[in-house]
Amino acid sequence: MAPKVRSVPALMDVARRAGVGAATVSRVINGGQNVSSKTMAAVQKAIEELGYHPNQAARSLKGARTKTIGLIVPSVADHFFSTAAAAIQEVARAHGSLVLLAATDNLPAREREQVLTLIQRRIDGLILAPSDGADIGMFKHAGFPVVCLDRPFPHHPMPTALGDNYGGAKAATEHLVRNGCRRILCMGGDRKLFTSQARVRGHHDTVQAAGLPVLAELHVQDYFSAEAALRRYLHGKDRIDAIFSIKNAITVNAYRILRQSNISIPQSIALVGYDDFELADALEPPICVVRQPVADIARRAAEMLFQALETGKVKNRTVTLDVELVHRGSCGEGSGPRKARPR
Amino acid sequence: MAPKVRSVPALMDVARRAGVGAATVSRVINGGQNVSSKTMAAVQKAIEELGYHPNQAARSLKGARTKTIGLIVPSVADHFFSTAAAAIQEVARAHGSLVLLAATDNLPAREREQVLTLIQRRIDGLILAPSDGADIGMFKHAGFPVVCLDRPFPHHPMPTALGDNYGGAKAATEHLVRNGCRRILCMGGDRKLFTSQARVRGHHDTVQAAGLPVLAELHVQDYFSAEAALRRYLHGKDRIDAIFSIKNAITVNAYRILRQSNISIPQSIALVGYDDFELADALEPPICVVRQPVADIARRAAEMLFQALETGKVKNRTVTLDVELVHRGSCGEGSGPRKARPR
DNA sequence: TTGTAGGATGGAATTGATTCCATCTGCCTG
DNA sequence: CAGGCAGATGGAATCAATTCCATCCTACAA
Repeated sequence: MAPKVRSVPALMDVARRAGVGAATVSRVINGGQNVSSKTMAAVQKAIEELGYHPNQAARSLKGARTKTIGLIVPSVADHFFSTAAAAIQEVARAHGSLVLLAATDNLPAREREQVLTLIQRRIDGLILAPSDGADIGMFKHAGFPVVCLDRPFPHHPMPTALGDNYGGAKAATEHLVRNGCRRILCMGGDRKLFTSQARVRGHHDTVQAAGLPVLAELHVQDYFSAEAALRRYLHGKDRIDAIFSIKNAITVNAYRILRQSNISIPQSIALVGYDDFELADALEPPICVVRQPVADIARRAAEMLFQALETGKVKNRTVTLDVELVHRGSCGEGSGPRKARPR
Repeated sequence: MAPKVRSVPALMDVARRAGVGAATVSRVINGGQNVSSKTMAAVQKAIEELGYHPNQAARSLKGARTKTIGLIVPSVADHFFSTAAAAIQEVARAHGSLVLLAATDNLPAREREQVLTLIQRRIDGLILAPSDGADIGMFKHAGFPVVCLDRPFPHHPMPTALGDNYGGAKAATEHLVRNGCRRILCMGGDRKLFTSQARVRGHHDTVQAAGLPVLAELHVQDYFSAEAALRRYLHGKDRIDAIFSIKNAITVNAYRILRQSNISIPQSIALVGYDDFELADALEPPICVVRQPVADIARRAAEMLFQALETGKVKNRTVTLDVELVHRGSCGEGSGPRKARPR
């Protein structure tokens, strides 16, 4: 009979080759306490020769930890979440852990499916950007801590790290008001999203506090729907003098539409967006935005998770990080208080 | 003695509660062949009541598959790789697998470290964007197939999916030449990167074939070094009439510098970049770029991997996907063949 | 009525590492 | 020189699943 092809060597193979017991090999792998230097060398030689790598599956079967955390986000390609993923991956690496990546497309069903898959993987912990329909029930037998990223978990306290959406929207709106804008249109995307809601609230409250008219926010998805919807605000009696866009893709589209319609920024309409983007400062004019410390937010989330893992205690703390209003000129800065412009 | 707190129920717990053997529970979990519907129902009830989820670690200890693939990229936050990661994650999900994410920052040492970690995880396969110093030795006892993404593995045949870098650079340069450019500066980043080299070659060959002077390519890292280095090419006897930027970040910086120096695009200097970016069409003027089908490239890589997993055969095939030159006007299109401009 | 095919089921080995516990060997101390 | 102590080591149980194999039972055909 042909000798069995052992594709991957196991600990026992190392033990036999080195002429020692399994326990000794295990000791060598794990730092080598109470192992003579001679044995140590022999075992390491055998490990080298066989090309042995301990099987993590077997390890985590016995030990408690899998050294793996999960990361569930709506979209991996999204700039916010890929930046966050990079930061989280880095923190995980520093803690000797790996990251299992999963995407939901904001679908609660997909989210649930991914959570259940990760439960089977016995991950040590999870970082989750919950969908608005997230259901606490899926964690009933999870057995690991969860930290929320960018959004709180709906209807349930949970450790969370996010940016100050309300404050950011407030700052952006105040900036517009300070520069003389009186009729500000808030353009949003999905109104079910927590971040959208918080930003809209911050905007509304500020407009109201300034005694300005509160315009219903405009919800659009793509360029074309935005263009169609925005048209009536560009001229005539409904004409606005500023746009506060609560989301990146919309800011960019608003900019395109204004340019296309030959409406000058900020002279005719001021524009401020939420979330910074690569070329915001290279546009004509450069666009003011609320910048979120994305990597910091993600790092905080990851640190909260690993802290929970190390202490065994979960603190339902919400860490809200300050955002920064970046002045670039698209709101009429530097030209003194804005005067009412002729229509 | 207090009853032991069983944090997570195991298969045996389900078996006991349902009053059946372990093997039966296993059968139920795995599709339920040869299980009476009565037993089936009882087991499922027990599973439900206990909130049981099979332990993937134990599963993959016995079975061959971990249902996990690795993805190692230089940077997770990078637009190219996060888009690729999203596509790969999606293909993996369709195959019932999860993705373990790791980053190298283009450091061979880090790359090696991540590979070894993934070997311990007994991943089924790996998708890797190898660093230029990648060492085939680290896979000696890996025991899983590897597919390269975006770059071939240095000095070793390996299944690979990437864009046609040479062809893309050729198309971009030909476009410039067609539009009358005669002195084209190629701006690059890291000259060790395979993609950079291929693009530079494509550019050089095309310039030479057109009988134009071959300018030494300019290697820069950030905005300031680019500005300093570029200055001498903007005026005087070294003056160029076109820039071919082989990398996104550099394209953007070149655009900024030209604008800042009041050099009109494309009248004074034409500009074409490699890799499309979100606002390329919103700049003044919109910028021509070579667009890579990023998601397709990644999908192909993932599909090659899963095919290897299913058939057990690894084909060392290199899949080169066509890239697309996007005309936007930054190269003087539509104004007919370019004439020599007065200096 | 009986033989048997085949579905249903459980027992027990297996997988790879960890870890408790027992044993053994030197060497130091009284 | 004896008692011990500490370090070194191996045996075997354990973790949670899968799976081979044996057994049992029932229904159907001869």
